Amino acid sequence: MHDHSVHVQCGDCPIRHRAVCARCDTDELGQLEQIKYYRSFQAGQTVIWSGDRMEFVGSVVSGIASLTQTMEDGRRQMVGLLLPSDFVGRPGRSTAAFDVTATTDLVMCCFRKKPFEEMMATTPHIAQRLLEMTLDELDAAREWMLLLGRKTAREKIASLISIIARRDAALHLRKKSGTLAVDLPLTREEMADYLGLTLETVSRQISALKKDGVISLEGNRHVSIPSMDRLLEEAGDDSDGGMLV
Amino acid sequence: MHDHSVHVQCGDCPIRHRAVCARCDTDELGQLEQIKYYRSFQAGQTVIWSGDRMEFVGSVVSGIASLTQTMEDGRRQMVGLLLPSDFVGRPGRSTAAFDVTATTDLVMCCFRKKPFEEMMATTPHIAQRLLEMTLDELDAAREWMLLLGRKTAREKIASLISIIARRDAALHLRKKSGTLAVDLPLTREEMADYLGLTLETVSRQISALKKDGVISLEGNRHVSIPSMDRLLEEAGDDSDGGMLV
DNA sequence: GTCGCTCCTTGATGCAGATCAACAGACAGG
DNA sequence: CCTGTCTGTTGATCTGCATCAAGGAGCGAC
Repeated sequence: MHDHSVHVQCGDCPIRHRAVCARCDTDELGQLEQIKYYRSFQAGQTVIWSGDRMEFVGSVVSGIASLTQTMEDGRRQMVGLLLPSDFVGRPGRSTAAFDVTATTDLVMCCFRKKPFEEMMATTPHIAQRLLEMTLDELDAAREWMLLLGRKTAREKIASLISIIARRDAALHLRKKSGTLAVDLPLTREEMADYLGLTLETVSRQISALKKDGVISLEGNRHVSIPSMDRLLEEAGDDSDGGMLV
Repeated sequence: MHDHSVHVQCGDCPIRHRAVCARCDTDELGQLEQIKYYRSFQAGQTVIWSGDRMEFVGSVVSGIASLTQTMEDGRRQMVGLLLPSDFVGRPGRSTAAFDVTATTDLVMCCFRKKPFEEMMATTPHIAQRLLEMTLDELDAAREWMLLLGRKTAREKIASLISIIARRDAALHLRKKSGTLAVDLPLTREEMADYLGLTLETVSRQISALKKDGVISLEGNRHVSIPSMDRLLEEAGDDSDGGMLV
């Protein structure tokens, strides 16, 4: 029914691909078929889109990418974490440059700018979805700011694990009974960049949480969470989720 | 030509009111005139919009409002700073609640949700402007995250002053020759909440910058900046501005 | 096997900024 | 006038995390 160049990626997505997916939004995208294309990037590659190459919006189909800001002296802060279904790219602004560091193999589908602007006009509900997604990102950024500005190292680690667990659960759409487990898709250093810490502190705090029974580790990356409530408590999140503009 | 309820606010704005201003965007908004209304809030008032009261998008006409997130134990982090021309409100989401703490008298113009959604369909270029504005906010949030995660106290203060100076300059659209001056619209405590510091540290670092001749103070709030370049250097910002999704 | 590499952990020490505390100026109300 | 409140400054001390440093586990190349 659909002729995806990368069929696997969209094959089994229920909600997953939020941006503009030929599978999820056949009708709207039918007319855009000719300008859609896919690109893939290798793990560890740093992708710089700038100038005229910014003239599209892309959506992550598989893999993970992170956005980081770097200061002249090398201090780095991750400011965006892109999982499948997230989108990148900035319509209408070609001057900006940004880095996407793929930490695993990354596949994106892209839409070039000009037709995208037309799309805004012709299919307003897609425009509205894009706006909502952007507002979602803004929500996430604001929670992230609370984390960076006010949380302790231990709370930061607990928060990160719970964030990943939540997105993971949403992605797979199944809640495992009892304890749930997560594979951290980040190295300790990437976690540090995410959290505004050093990698040593990340390592220490993970060890501490393990020692206190909040989490347990198999290997370096695989985390089991006996009690999500306990973890959220450690994260300092108040239970009622919402806030935002 | 236009019948504003609060005419003063839009009277002298060239770009100022970015969201949807009857002065700036006569044509598009002509058809929305009937659903536009104004609200004002007093200084110090905390405004909570939730439930059905979220069913609009508002835009700050005058005054300043800040968005803060608070943890159970009272730790607070400012996550949004709303100056004139900024907009608030989240179309299509009525569950979220948020606080707007007005630090000066605040006037907003609002658009209710339903007509707003129609607007997305009928006037796509306004929809696109909203998307761009949201992306601008996301940009700002990401710079803010770098500040919170990686900058020193001194750099944070210098950054804040330069941010306010920049927005101020953009608002008034005139560059004063030589040294430029800014009135800080925030108390030391609000600055601390903005920067993820304590108010004592804010005070100390401002004193230090003053002692080192980076800024000079008249009163507590009025700051003169002899050299913007020097200030930016202190802020740790690399000169090429851009980055972002 | 050894080498080299990346990723991770743990220990020892130092410092930036938090915390606790005192005080001063501005201003309003009595 | 005094008194209370709010805002801001500055000092003394404490501490959470950074920094510096060493070493271990996993793994591919040879």
